[in-house]
Amino acid sequence: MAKRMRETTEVRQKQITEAALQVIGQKGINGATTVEIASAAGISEGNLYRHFRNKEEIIKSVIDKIGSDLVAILAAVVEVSAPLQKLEITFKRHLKYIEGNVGIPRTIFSEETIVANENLRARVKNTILMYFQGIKQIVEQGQRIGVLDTEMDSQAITSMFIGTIHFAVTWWLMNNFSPKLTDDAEGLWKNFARAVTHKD
Amino acid sequence: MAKRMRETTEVRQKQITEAALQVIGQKGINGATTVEIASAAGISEGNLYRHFRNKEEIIKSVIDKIGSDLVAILAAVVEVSAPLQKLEITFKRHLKYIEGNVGIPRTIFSEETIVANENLRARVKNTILMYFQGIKQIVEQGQRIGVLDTEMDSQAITSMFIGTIHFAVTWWLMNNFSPKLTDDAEGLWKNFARAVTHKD
DNA sequence: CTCGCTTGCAAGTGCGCGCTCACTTTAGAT
DNA sequence: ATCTAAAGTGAGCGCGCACTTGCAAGCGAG
Repeated sequence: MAKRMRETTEVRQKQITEAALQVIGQKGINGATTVEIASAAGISEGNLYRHFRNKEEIIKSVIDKIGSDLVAILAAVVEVSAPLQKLEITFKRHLKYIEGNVGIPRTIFSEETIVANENLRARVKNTILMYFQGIKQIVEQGQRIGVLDTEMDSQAITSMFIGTIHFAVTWWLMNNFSPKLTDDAEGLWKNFARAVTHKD
Repeated sequence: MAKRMRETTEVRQKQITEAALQVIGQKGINGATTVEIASAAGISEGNLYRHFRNKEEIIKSVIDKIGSDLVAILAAVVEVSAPLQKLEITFKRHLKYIEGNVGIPRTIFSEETIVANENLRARVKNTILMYFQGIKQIVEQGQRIGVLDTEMDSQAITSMFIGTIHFAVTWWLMNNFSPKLTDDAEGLWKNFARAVTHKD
């Protein structure tokens, strides 16, 4: 055994959360057993329970991390003035972010997490809703200045935005991460932009 | 115990497949244990294994049932001449079909099924691909006669078609089936249609 | 230095899962 | 009526899981 390195709970929680996200990315939510997570975090299984009350708390922590990452993605474009460019940057950054963290879609869209556990589902729902509304605001801004089609429902455009990403990711996951997600980003974006920009 | 009703393997396989789909709809793939499936099918757990070699075969059977249902949905519109109307009917029927069979999205888009098991993933992938290409053909037909935007990639339009449905379903699942999925169908379709029809 | 609190670990414990097995019941063929 | 193959059963097995426990060791406060 390597030398014991004593760390504070705060540090360990962060390590465990990141380890969990990584394991979920590799093996799915089911594959993310407490043994696997502990091993990925470089600590013993028992030690997990010093820093988290149970596995559910670990998953909650993962969801919260994802939420704050998404907030950061949205926040990064507030300075950009053109709404369409905001959307483009967000679109591509979202795909890039997911490509680097496969665990994210596997957590957020895991039926298992969602169906089985009321608390986790509520958390995921809030995270998605928050992101959805962030996008929707940009869309409405775009409609106000006449760049985006004003005859379309902002809700519908937002659904299409996320839906397009969502399905692209799903397909990418199902094809063992090939081709690269970001390789498709440009084409996907161009087509989406054409679909929702003003037509008259 | 109720009276023992002896049935042929063929009948039982069908019953078990439908029971499995129903249980998955209620409790997710993880909740669909052999005990639950057997109970929903009204037979003993041991008897499951008279008709299927193992649980994986049951899930395979479920996937195949979904595949043939989707084929039926696509086949139902071959007689319709207008491509846009074909898409509209398929769109609405797809949502209606899912609303009546929650187990379908939970099977098809279950990360667990997909990640963990190579065979199942291949099967699901083929099913989605088959459906995708069915839609894509209609889209290309629509582009050929100039109803759908010819400057957009048919692949992208198809992705948007399925992505829109996919996300709507995901959101509906996360909100405990409210509001009714088919209530949104009209609005979703109208916006999608505006997005992809010809603009010049 | 040593006390006390927290971090760390290895070896459990109990439980639910997929699956098996020894045996019984059923129904059609002879 | 009798025989046989298949359908049906429920007890139970082994395994992997989340989680616990008893004890060792690090570290700051006095």
